Amino acid sequence: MTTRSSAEAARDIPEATVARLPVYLRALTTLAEAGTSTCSSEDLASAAGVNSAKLRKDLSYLGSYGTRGVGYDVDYLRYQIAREIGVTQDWPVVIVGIGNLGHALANFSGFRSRGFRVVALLDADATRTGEEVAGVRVRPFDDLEDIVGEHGVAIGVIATPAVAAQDVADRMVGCGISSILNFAPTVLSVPAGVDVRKVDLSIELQILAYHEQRKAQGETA
Amino acid sequence: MTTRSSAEAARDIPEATVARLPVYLRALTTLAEAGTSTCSSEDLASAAGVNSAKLRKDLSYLGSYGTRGVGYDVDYLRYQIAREIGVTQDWPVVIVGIGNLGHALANFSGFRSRGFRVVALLDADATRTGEEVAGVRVRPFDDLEDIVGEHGVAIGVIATPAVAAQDVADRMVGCGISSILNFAPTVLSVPAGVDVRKVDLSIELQILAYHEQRKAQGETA
DNA sequence: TCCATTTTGTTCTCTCGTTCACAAACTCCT
DNA sequence: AGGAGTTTGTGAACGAGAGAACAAAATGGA
Repeated sequence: MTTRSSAEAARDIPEATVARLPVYLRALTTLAEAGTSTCSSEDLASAAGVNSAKLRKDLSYLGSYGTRGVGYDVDYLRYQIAREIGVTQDWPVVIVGIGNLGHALANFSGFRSRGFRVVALLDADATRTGEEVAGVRVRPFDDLEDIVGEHGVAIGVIATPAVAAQDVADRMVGCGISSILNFAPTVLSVPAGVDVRKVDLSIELQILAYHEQRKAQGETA
Repeated sequence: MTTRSSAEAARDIPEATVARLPVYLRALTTLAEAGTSTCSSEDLASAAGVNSAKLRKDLSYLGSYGTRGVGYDVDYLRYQIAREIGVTQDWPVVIVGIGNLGHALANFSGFRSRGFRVVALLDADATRTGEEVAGVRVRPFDDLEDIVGEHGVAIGVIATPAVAAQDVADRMVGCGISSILNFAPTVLSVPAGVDVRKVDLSIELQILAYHEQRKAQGETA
């Protein structure tokens, strides 16, 4: 069950590598826009901010898309990574919670350009529904099930206050969403098989504060 | 140079542990607000969404703050973690780039409540300066050096478009900022000694898409 | 054609992080 | 006072990730 030998082998790519593939993809796009058609692992690695050995090892999990002595074809590699990640297809996304953050997310241009399409903005606050943000009308949260069913949404974004987040997640899971991006500062509990990724501003700041404090201590010690 | 035996020993806490301490801190705050005065590692671990053995090992890097057979005193542990992270002190922060995201960040309540204080909002766009966001006036980006010098700012937040981010980072580093939280979708290059943490919406979505695609493949295979 | 040069793909080693399992230490009940 | 029952703190085994180093494969010039 773990080994497949077909040409379309579903190799299991390490999680750390998966997290870097989008970075490589962006670096390749930048290179392509600058008119570069070929690059070495060294070039791409420095554009992505990683070690070149690590880059080559990461790419080797996808297959053997480079040419020894030459390097990588930018467009070809870009397509291969995009395909591996899944951004060659179209991913409908719902965003729940249209506060300041929800607005910022709805207006974020990186969505459309990378295979993600915001099919609905939802908010429990009835006074917000009807409002239009980034060309999409805000609808009541209770429309969630209809929208998910209609568009086949698999990815949900939670941008609500912390107290509402678990309820939203439960509803999302209940109607078939299996990947959640959570901006609310709460630990979500979801059944196995549902992926949750968390983006938490204050945690990031606190990590910086820790290191900052240590730097300061070193100076005065 | 690496070993210190004083009571105030600066143990080197693993990076993975540092990243979890803020999660524990938040879980403890929630417990305290619920009126809980004591908790076991099992309780806290489930509130934080981690394994209890990992939690105990993480806490053991800080010291021995629990009581065997009893558990941890919520308030005491909370203080110890806050002190270790450095959020018992006040951290002045500047935010550069007052677009949708900058607005959301400026309004984010988690700043103040956790020891971070937004001392300035800066934007290169002159038409935005003078505007007031979350009680702080938007000022021109060129005021950066003055503000950093005046308030002793060590942490900067970049919420500009990608093209501007590297320039902003250079200016920040130039005037003494040594920790940067970067929301722009770009790899920043900074000198050694400067910490950069990156928050990138579209990378997170792409990671989810990858796993989502694999789930779908498994079903149809 | 053959050799020097370049650059990839991969093996090996080392470090870091996670989890298990258990001794040490504390409480409570008899 | 002593033993049963909890719960922490940590040593040790295990697994994953990072980086060095090198063989394999391509190019280009003589």
